[in-house]
Order: sequence, then C-alpha cells, then structure tokens
Amino acid sequence: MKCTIRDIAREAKVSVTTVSLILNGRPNSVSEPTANRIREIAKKNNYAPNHFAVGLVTKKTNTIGLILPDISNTFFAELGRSVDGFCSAAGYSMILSNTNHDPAKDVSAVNMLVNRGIDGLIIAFSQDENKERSQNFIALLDELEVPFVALDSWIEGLSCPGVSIHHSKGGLMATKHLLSLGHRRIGCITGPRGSYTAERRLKGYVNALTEAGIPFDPDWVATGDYQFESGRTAAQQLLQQGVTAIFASNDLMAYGAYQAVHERGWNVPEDISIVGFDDLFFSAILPPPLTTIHQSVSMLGEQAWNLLHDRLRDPGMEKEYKQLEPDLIIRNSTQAPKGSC
Amino acid sequence: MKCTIRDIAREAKVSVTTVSLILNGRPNSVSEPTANRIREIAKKNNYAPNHFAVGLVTKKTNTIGLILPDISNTFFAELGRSVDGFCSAAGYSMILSNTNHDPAKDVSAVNMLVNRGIDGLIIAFSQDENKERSQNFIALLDELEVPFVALDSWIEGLSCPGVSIHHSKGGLMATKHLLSLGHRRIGCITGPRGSYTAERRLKGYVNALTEAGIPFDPDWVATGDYQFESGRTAAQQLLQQGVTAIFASNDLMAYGAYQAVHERGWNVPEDISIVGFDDLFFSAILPPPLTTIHQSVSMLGEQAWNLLHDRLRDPGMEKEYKQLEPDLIIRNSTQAPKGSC
DNA sequence: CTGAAAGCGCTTACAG
DNA sequence: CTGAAAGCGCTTACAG
Repeated sequence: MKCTIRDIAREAKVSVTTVSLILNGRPNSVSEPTANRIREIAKKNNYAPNHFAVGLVTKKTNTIGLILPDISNTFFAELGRSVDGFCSAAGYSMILSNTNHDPAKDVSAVNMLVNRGIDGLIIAFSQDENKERSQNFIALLDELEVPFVALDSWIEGLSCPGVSIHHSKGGLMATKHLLSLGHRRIGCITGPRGSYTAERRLKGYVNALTEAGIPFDPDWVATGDYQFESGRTAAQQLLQQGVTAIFASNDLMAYGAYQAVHERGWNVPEDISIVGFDDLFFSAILPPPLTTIHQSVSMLGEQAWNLLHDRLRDPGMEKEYKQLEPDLIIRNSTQAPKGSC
Repeated sequence: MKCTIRDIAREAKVSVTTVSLILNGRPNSVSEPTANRIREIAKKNNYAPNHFAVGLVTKKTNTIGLILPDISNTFFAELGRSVDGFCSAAGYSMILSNTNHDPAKDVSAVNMLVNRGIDGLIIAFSQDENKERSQNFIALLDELEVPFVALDSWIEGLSCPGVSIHHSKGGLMATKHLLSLGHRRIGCITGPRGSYTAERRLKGYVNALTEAGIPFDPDWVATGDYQFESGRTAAQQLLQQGVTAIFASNDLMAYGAYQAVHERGWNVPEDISIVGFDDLFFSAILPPPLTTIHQSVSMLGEQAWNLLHDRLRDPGMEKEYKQLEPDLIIRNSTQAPKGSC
C-alpha cells in the first residue's frame, strides 16, 4: 500500500507538520531522536511523496520540457540524451516533445507542456516562414510564466537566453578551408528557407567568399531541408553549375551530396570536395571520412541546462545568449581542385 | 492570470460541480444554454485544468514513461520518436529516461517514473548479467501498480506483455542468406553477453548452421557490445579465423566490420560478405549498401503503445507477447564466396 | 436540473 | 520543541 505523510505521522506519533519538515530538510527545531525515528519509518515504508500533492502546493514539478524538431536525426538525438543526462543528474525529469519540424507543433507543444506543469523549457525551434504565426509564437513565449532557453536555433525578434554553436562562423570556417585549398567555384547547400541556423550558416559562406573577393553567385546556392535526399538533389544542381567544391549546411545533406557525386561516376574528393556541418558519428566512418564543422553536442546540452537551471533558481536572471566556437575537422573529403597544382 | 474552475463557476453563476461535469463531458443533466455558456467562458479565459489537482484526485496523469538503453543509437531514437508520436496523438505525454545500457539505471528509472506518477510504462531493458539484481528487478516489476510493456528486449523469467521483432528468426534468415550464397565459414558478431536480444539473434545463427549440417565452431563467434568499435575488433578476430562471411548482430557493428575489412586492404563483398541487423538509415547509403535484417521501428512503437493503451483502459487484460516478422533486405554487401563459381 | 461538501496528500504560516 | 488548520484546484458521491 502507498504510504503517506499521514501514515508516518501516526506511526511516529507526531504531527504531519513535523514529518513534512524533517523529510524535506526544512529549517526546524525537532529533536534529533524524533527526526531520526521519522526518517527511519519513512525509509522502512518506502515513502515517496505524492508528486501531485506536492505540485499542487508548491507549484514546482522538478520536470522540464524539451522540444526538439526531429529526434530521429542523430544530432538532435544526442542533444536530447545530453540534456537528459544533465537534468536527471540534478533530480529533474524531462518530458520530450518531438515536432517533426512543424512550427505549428512548437506552439502546441509549449501549451501542452506548460499545462502539464513544467518548471522550465528548452526549445530547439523549427523554422517558420509564416511571419504571423511566428509573431504569435513570440507573444506566447513572452507571456510564458516559466523560464525557457533557446537551444541550437532561435527566432528573429525573440528575446531569451540561449545557446548555439556560432553558426555563421562555422559556415565561414568551412568555406575558408575550401578557399585555402584553392577552390574558387564553391557551391553551398543550405538548410530550409526561414531557418535561423540555415541562414546563419549561409551568411558565413557568403562572408568567406566576399572576404576572398569572389562575387556571390546565386546559382551556386541550392536550398535543401537538412535531410539526406535534399542534399542529393541540391548537389545535382550544383554539379551542373560546374562547382569544384560544396559546403553542405549539415552532414546529412553532405551524405546526399556524396551520393550525387557517385551517381555521376565521380569521386570525392578527387573530382569534388565536400564539407559538412555537425560532425555526426557516421561522418568519421564514411568512405572517405567527411571534413566537417564539429559541434560539441554535450557542451550544447550542458550549457542549455545550466542556463535553464540558473533561471529556475533565479527567474530574474539576465538573458544571455552563448555562442560556442565551431571546430573544423579536416578529414579526407576535401583536397585541392583538379589541375590546380 | 491562471484561471480555475472556480473562476468559471463564479462568472457563469453556477457551482464548480456543474463546471467540472460539463468541461469533462461527464454524464450530466445541465441545460444546453448553461453548458454552452460555461464552455464559452472557459474558452475565453483559456482555461486549462491544473494537472496536479486532477492527478491528485483521479490518480491519472495522462503521462507514460519510456525507458530506453541509448537514445543516441539511431534505432532507439527512432523507436522513441515512434512511441512519442502514437502517445501524443492519444493525448498522452511521454517522459523519457535514458539508461546508457546500465541495468541499475533501469531500476532507478522505474522507481523515479512511478513516483512521479505515470499511468504506464514501456521498457526496452538493458542487458543484465547480474542474476540477483535481475531477480530483484523482476520482483519490483511484478509489484508495479501501473501496467508496463516490454519493448524490443525482455528479461528471462519476467511475465509481461511485450513486442519485439522475432530476433532468432532474424538471425536465422541472415545466416541462411549467407548459406544460400554458398558460404560455409560464417562468423557471427554477437551483442553483449546476457542481452536477451543478443542471445536470440545468436540462436538464429546457430540454428541455421545446424539445419545446414555445419558443426558449430565457437571460434567463429566473437562477442561485441552493439557499438561500432566492438564490431571492428570482433571482425578482426573473425578474419583471423578465415571466415568468408560475417553476420553482425546489429548494423552499427556491421559498420565496424566494414572498417576492419578495409583496414586489411580487403573489400566488401568481394573478399568478405557482411549482413547486419536493424536496417538503420545509413545502411542504405553506405558503400556498399548493407544487406541486413529490417526492423519496422514504427510498427514496434505502435504495437508497444497499443499494448500499453489497452491495459491502461483494462488493467486485467491478458499478457500477450507479440513477435514481428523480420525482413531480409538484400543489398550489395553480400555475394558468393571467392572462387565458388 | 443544480449545488454543498468531503477529500485527494501535501506545505506552510501561525500559535502555543 | 511541536501541532492544528487552512488551502492548493480539482472530482464525485450525495442530497435536494
């Protein structure tokens, strides 16, 4: 039978107040022997506080919500695992909500989670091209009574703490690497239109070209959706344009680009160099191993949790937005363009 | 300001009883106009029931727990996504708990989730070689007051509903495929010792050899732990034994086997055929694409949810254990052994 | 057709 | 040093 604070009080012959004070370690003036007796009875009966009763009174749940666009993408799966690790170590549970990249689900997930009673929220936003819905979403978030932090992504116009890799710097580093190898006709496969991360990474690409004095050619940019298949299609377009190298805005699309190259009977990196972004586990074992921008998923998860945890304790805390340094991992998918030496 | 049932009652000039009855669609005899008025006021005020108050009274939470060994493994990530999809469609939330393959965390996760108040539980067990802890775990589960179902894996001696692929049949099919190509020296990379799924898959391998009249050679079996690296190491051992083909008990280890083969300067499938198990997304894009046993993750998730949902409505329901049919997907990592034709 | 009231299991001023 | 009591926001017999 489930044991309540009342059962313990009865057995220990004290009031429920006393039991509650002791078991929660609240400041009290209960005598040591009594306190110990209470603790022992609680232990013996396997006492665990009723979560709802506690929540009803304290308004605290020790549960946080995590909203992710797509948990089947390794990057987000690892991110989820990382956040889960940190929050469960701190005694919090995590309710996961998967939006399948649907911004409308972002909205319903926030509502659902808040009604269910979470203490805080971590959100990796889905891209939204719909300006009006996007504005409504910001309004909803602004009125949220629980703290939340943006992870990986962000919404234009939203003011909140958050953490992400420095997307544009990553795009810059990837493109500069290609430039330094001697490439001049460099294509870019972007993430979906309206996606914050996609736009930042593209910006890095554009900046690198500009710095190198290469005029921006829109034909060298193909839009993808961060999925494998779109990388393949986009790469086919770019190959038509005669690019000698491709910066894919994530690894999954880079794999698609490999496929497009192979289908043409070409090889990576001999005929075309490819750089990715994310550094998924598979990128290291793919033949040839993929040169890519590494994101530290565990650091991302840790920082997101820390930002949230700080605000759980002090809701008034200032909103900081952290940007993690990207790492260029040079492997074998990039080399100097053909005939350049 | 958060609006309560009481605020609505006051505004509608009825009792809280009436409001509760209407908003929950309980059998009632409230006049239509009154009912509509209540519904409108609720809507206008954005009323959402307080989860804790409801839970305290009804003992229901509309939340289920999902325990997974490793969400960063694509197979489990997709499984999590699948379960999440079905339960959120049914109005349930899912609390995810990641055990990192640690059976001790299985136990603590169950306790944590139950104390937090879940209506039901889906568990993909981690393997446990420790018989005593395993027995204690079974005892804990037997006394669980909420329904639970086993997903993918299972514990010897436990009686509960569940769903998994027919692991041994999958192992049988994979090995028979190799046999049918003419291979006779077939190695097997198993999952970790004590793992239910690993043992079943190995059993399929052994059965196939026996059926074909090939004596079982323990040197042809190498133990892995379902991770990439262990596949590489195990494959190195097996290659020493002169096998012409390898059945890896999951795709991740099959990728490791590819690596071991390449490191030796050999090729798949010319020098050695490899079959995997799971059919992860990457298996189709790997060069050469991997022949493997396909598991329908979405069906696994759906069945697990259905089994649980049935028991949520009728706890007395009989315990059924469903086994899904494996599918052999033949791609390019397998062919007849060298010099066989 | 509708409401008063008990109770779910806690926490927390407040009183002694 | 310890306890009685109010209250968190609901649901649900029960009474009228």
